[in-house]
Amino acid sequence: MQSEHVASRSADQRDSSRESRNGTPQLDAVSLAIIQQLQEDGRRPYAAIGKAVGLSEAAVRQRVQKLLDQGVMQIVAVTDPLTVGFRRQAMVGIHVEGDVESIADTLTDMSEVEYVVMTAGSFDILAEIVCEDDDHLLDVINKRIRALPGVRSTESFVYMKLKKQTYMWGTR
Amino acid sequence: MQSEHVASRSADQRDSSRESRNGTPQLDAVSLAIIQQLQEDGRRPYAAIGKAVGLSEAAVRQRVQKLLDQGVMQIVAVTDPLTVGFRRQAMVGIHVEGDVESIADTLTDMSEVEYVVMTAGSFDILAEIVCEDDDHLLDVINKRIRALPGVRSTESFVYMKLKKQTYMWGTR
DNA sequence: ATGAAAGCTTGCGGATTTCGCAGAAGTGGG
DNA sequence: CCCACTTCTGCGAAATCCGCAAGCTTTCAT
Repeated sequence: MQSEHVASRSADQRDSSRESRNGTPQLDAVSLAIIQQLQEDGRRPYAAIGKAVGLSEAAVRQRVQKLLDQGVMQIVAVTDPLTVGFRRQAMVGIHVEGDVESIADTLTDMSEVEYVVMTAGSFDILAEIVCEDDDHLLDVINKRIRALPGVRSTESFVYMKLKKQTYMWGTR
Repeated sequence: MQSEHVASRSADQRDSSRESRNGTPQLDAVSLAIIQQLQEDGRRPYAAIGKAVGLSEAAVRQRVQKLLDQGVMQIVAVTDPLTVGFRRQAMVGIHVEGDVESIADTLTDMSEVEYVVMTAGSFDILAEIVCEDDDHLLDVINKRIRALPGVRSTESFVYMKLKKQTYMWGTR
């Protein structure tokens, strides 16, 4: 065998999950490296990941499981919605009066809403909508979003062409 | 490359990948079901998928490989950027004069740009930026995007809180 | 009709991976 | 020091992955 990287590994980067103040787990360098590996290929074997990050297969397995359990990451198939039958997408900018977060929560519960973010720009909320056709999209925007109490106005940006969609955070 | 291919397509049910007019492969119900399985768990074994969609393990394996090769889907780990050290994100709306698509292509080549879409709204392009800190974000927006010839003006929406991020198209 | 091309199935081994568990090692508190 | 806790490692057993081959059916073109 080889002992190429027998680190004494003192406690500076050993902590794989400490709770930070806002509840999101703090990730050490090794977990980040694992995530990076899985961002390149979500099915990469644990042994290969272990070799890349300097850990045993079992250790990688435990870390990955924990990251999944904690909700830090998820390993999923992603596609261009257009190729799977969703022909209409739009980003909707929303002006809210009153409690922004409760509106955001309501949007989150809608299955057609793929993405919700509260922003500091001229919109209070940006929400991405994925629908099957124009009627569906129109229905969601006009009947369900604009009808919410607290929604002052909306502006829609219908998608014409998706140019890029990456999941390589940390890979650069 | 192709001559006049006046096909009288009769059976479009069984065909797992025919080229449609815009080059995107056409997916049948079985491939959609496979994608759906992998959207729930990107590491689900082929045999389990086969049982769920009514195909043999080998057939699922072939289909998945083809879907990956074709770029229809990718199996990756996705995270909340905030938990992996990217503290500043923003959506940038861009007004373009001239060739919109070439601007979009340029944005696509930037590593900080996570998402690029051409829209039919008041913005010509929406681009999502992922940065490590404020300086980085400012630099990308002001020095690199607004400096592009053809970019008339931009409007930024800095993310305050990500509320939802799903990859479950077809799962509903 | 005949043949080529795709796609699926079944079956098969061997290589690889996953999985659970026991033990070792490092950490922190009392 | 000792104990509780966590993490890592090593190791068998089970499951999965992977390539391949033969046979079948459907579709499409000659």
